[in-house]
Amino acid sequence: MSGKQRHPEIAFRKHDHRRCQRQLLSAATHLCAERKLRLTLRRRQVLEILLASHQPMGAYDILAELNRSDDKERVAPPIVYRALEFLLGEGLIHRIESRNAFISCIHPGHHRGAQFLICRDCDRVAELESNDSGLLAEADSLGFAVDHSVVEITGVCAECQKHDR
Amino acid sequence: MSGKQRHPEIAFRKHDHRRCQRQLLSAATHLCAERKLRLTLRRRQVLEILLASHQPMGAYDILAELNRSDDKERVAPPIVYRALEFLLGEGLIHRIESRNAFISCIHPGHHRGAQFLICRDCDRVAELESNDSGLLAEADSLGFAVDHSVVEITGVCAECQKHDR
DNA sequence: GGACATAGTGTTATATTATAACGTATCGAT
DNA sequence: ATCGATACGTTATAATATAACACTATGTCC
Ligand SMILES: [Zn+2]
Ligand SMILES: [Zn+2]
Ligand SMILES: [Zn+2]
Ligand SMILES: [Zn+2]
Repeated sequence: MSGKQRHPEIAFRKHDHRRCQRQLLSAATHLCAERKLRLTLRRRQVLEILLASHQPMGAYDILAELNRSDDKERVAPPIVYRALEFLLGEGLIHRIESRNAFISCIHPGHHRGAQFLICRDCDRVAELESNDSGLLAEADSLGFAVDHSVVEITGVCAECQKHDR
Repeated sequence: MSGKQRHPEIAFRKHDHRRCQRQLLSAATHLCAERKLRLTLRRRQVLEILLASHQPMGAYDILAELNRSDDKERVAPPIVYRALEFLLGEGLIHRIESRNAFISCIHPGHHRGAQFLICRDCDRVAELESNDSGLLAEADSLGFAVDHSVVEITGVCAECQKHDR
């Protein structure tokens, strides 16, 4: 894994995405090797489709992409959902609940506590890593044992604010 | 609206829910009157179904409840979704994105910034009112104009922790 | 009161998202 | 090679949500 720090707003900025993509796929490969998990053809294909952009994609968009190739091979929904389940479980992708969509994680393996800023104009999504400590403390004070947290902030990104009226 | 302060963990505690229900329906009625909005039959029915408990319900659960009565009247999905849309818009209910479900708001009219603790054992949901200030500040520092925030924490509530193994 | 505009409802059909169930293939270990 | 476990392929269907359009109630102007 390279030492390059990935800034949260990466999805909102121009960057060398080819490189970004390569790094993330390589990180996923190493992570699976370390954990003795199989990054099989379908899992890798789905991950690569998501890594092609920082956009969230619906399961059926991914399916369409898988089936786009001229080859005769046609794949059905369960294939995609199973691959997504695996990738989610290993922290390689995230699910955007408010969009029924999936997005590649920019900090693969960091399971906990991602937060998302979702632009409703351009649909880009920034993945943050704040620590929510206030909220988690409140949950704790109610004796609530936290498993998983979903934080999705919808709004308009800086760039879209310039363009819009 | 009565002066009684509604504690966030209300859904996790025994309380006089009959009273709770009456207060919330009355608050909704007044709020609609003030805003010159019509709390029509369907809207009120859907709200009442949600107010019957502090549980989140799926749109089709609500539909089934509407159609449960012995009467011949059968209602179709769009009726429910339209009522839900209205109630969401006025801040009388919330949508739990991670469950595709809807729940009555315990602070009707307070549009902004609800957070939810969702017990995966008993499915009860506590509505908090933390202020997320850290996260919102971070969004702001990225020039992101926040519209709406979804915060849903899944875990196990205090009571279910006792019962579970 | 009647004519009109608007908002809400009823109904049918269909789109979109997700999973159940079950048989087959592949992998890794003995 | 055999075996158990994991992943894949396939069919069917469940669960969630919306499009489209006709009809009805409500309020407003005259
Ligand atoms: Zn990139
Ligand atoms: Zn944008
Ligand atoms: Zn109550
Ligand atoms: Zn519980």
